[in-house]
Amino acid sequence: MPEGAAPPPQRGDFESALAGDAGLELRVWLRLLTCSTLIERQVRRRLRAEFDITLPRFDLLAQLDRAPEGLTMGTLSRRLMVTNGNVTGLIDRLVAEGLVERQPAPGDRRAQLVQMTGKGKQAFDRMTPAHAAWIHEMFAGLDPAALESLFDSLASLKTSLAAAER
Amino acid sequence: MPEGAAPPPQRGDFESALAGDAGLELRVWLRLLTCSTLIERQVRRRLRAEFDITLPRFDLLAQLDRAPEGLTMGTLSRRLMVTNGNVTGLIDRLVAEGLVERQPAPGDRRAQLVQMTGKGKQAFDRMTPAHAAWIHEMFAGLDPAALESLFDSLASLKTSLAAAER
DNA sequence: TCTATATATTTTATATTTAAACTAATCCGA
DNA sequence: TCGGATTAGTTTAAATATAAAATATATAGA
Repeated sequence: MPEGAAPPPQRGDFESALAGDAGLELRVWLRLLTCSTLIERQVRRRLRAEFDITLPRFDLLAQLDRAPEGLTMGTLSRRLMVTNGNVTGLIDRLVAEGLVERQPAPGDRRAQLVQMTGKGKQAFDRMTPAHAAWIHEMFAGLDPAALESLFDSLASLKTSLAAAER
Repeated sequence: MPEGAAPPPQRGDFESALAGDAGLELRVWLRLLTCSTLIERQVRRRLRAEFDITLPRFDLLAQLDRAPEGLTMGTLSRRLMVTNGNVTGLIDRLVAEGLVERQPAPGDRRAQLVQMTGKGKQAFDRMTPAHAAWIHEMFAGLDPAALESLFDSLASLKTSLAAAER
């Protein structure tokens, strides 16, 4: 190996291969995606290791936890920002596990109301403090001002994205 | 319906069901996830509509575009932050489409070098200006200062996340 | 009322994704 | 040089996800 030096350790990341002159917007997007993926990956891993549950199921329970009166399939689909068909499958599995139940929605025979069961609520309540602690740990490097600033920047971005959807 | 008023239009979003007293860190995370999902969804939709390609395939081509000498499966896996098995399947399909090719990596008989084919490069070069324009459009509501600020905040977050990985 | 259109959900087919087990090749220390 | 540990990649099974078509119900207007 005439070059001599060992190859540098490989960073793993969407930005890694991006040349310096790329548009700032693109770089922001890739950095955002990197952060999002890193957090998801941690949370997914720990949910599995400590509670033997998947991230999509946890996310679904989290939505139901905030709506004791139940949510329709369509509302779940919008809140989770996934397709209807995706929610159908997810709910099927959660029903099979006994964590969730379906009922006919009053006043609309097309719709279903989904609620957590007692077992589901109990399971979720065990997870949520751990989940909050993980997030806290991952954000530990940001002081309150930086956190606020990020919160506000993301609000602007969210607005911009909503506008771009037409 | 004694209550009278029609239900408000339903926002679709991870934050929607979150009570006001939740930790700021959690709120930042959910907002970040919302932004990330919204951008991904747009890009996915438009890649399919205009170029008949999926987002994961585009992402993979984007990595290869920056490495004309080729990348190994493992490097691709790290850059895209997905599992090895995921990359295997993705590359299998891209090879079948003729957009990418595998070669033995010099000096290591375990490894494969993956490169774009001429056809792949040609296809990618048609997509990339459109892709950049979509991102530009989605970020149009942020002025340069806000963009810089977001870029810096995300750098801090990325650092914090890396530290939390141990 | 009839009918066209819209809404809520499921179904289908296919693609993506993870986690874990497995194979093969490399590396490294005694 | 041997043998264990590591690394590169594939395979497998199951879950997740999309997009598009299909079904059932609701709503609105002529």
